[in-house]
Amino acid sequence: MSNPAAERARRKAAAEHALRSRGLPLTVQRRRLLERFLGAKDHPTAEMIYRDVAPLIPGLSHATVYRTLETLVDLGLARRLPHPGGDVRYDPRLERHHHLLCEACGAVRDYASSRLDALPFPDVSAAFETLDYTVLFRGRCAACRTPRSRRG
Amino acid sequence: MSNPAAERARRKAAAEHALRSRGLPLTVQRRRLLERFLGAKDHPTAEMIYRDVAPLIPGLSHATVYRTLETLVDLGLARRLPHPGGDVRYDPRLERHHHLLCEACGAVRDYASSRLDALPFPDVSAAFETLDYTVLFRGRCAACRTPRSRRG
DNA sequence: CTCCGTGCAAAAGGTTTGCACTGGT
DNA sequence: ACCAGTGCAAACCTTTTGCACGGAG
Repeated sequence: MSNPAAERARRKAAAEHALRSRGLPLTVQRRRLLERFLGAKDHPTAEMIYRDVAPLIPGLSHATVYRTLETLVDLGLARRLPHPGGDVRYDPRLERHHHLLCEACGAVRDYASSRLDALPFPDVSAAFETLDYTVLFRGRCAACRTPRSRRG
Repeated sequence: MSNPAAERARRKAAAEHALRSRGLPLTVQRRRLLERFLGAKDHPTAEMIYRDVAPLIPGLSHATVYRTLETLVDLGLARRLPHPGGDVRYDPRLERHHHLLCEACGAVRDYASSRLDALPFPDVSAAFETLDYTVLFRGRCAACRTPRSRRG
């Protein structure tokens, strides 16, 4: 059930259906971007996606990548990831899950825990309508703890 | 113990001591910025702080605000707050606590819960050194749920 | 007196927008 | 054909940087 290729194909089909059902054209740009983004575990910025997709589409514009990612957020196919940095990161995973954030390099890794998935919602119902939550652990990843190849 | 004015004074004294003990001068700019920032509950951006402090200091430069905030982070007196937006938000509260994030307007409110303060650290010790964590609830604040005065 | 901080202005990113044109459907 | 998407370039916003001056210790 967690076959990565099958999972990616399923997500892509779902995304293409969501676009079509709203009358939004499936362009080459969107197809390539979906292939890069859906199933990604690197919580990419728009720029990271642009770098990876641009070689496949001559003349690709930054604006297209930014606009497409926001479209995916609007359609509920992606989410902006909470991150301490000054750029926007996107997460294709919609199910509840958690994150390990390296304070040295900014990398984000997913962390699964059924116990953390079962926390109570906040008891402030009138003041705030809670939709979901994520637990964010901050610390240092293995690469940044290693003296060699330190990054700052 | 939770007297806001006393708490703010205590934090300010601690911050001034931290600066002095490192040989960093306590300028007028830093004093005013600390008064605005320490004890703040609005998780401000650098620009928000600039707007509030600039009227008190003729000629204040944006650069000073950005540099001072990063200095506070380096000294461990402030933290960058995880946020889905494209700007950096700062949090003067260092103790473990949690947040309610409005997806409509981006506002962040603190949320205290002793139960949430006692979650287990992730079981990946070799791959990631965890220092702390925060639970981020996403949803809609009261203001953004009210039809009138909607903001987006 | 010695650093470090500050202001200024320019530069560097990251992100958004207006417009003419292309391309899905 | 129609309507949305795209590329391009400019604009915009946030953040960083180099340098000369001024102020804290």
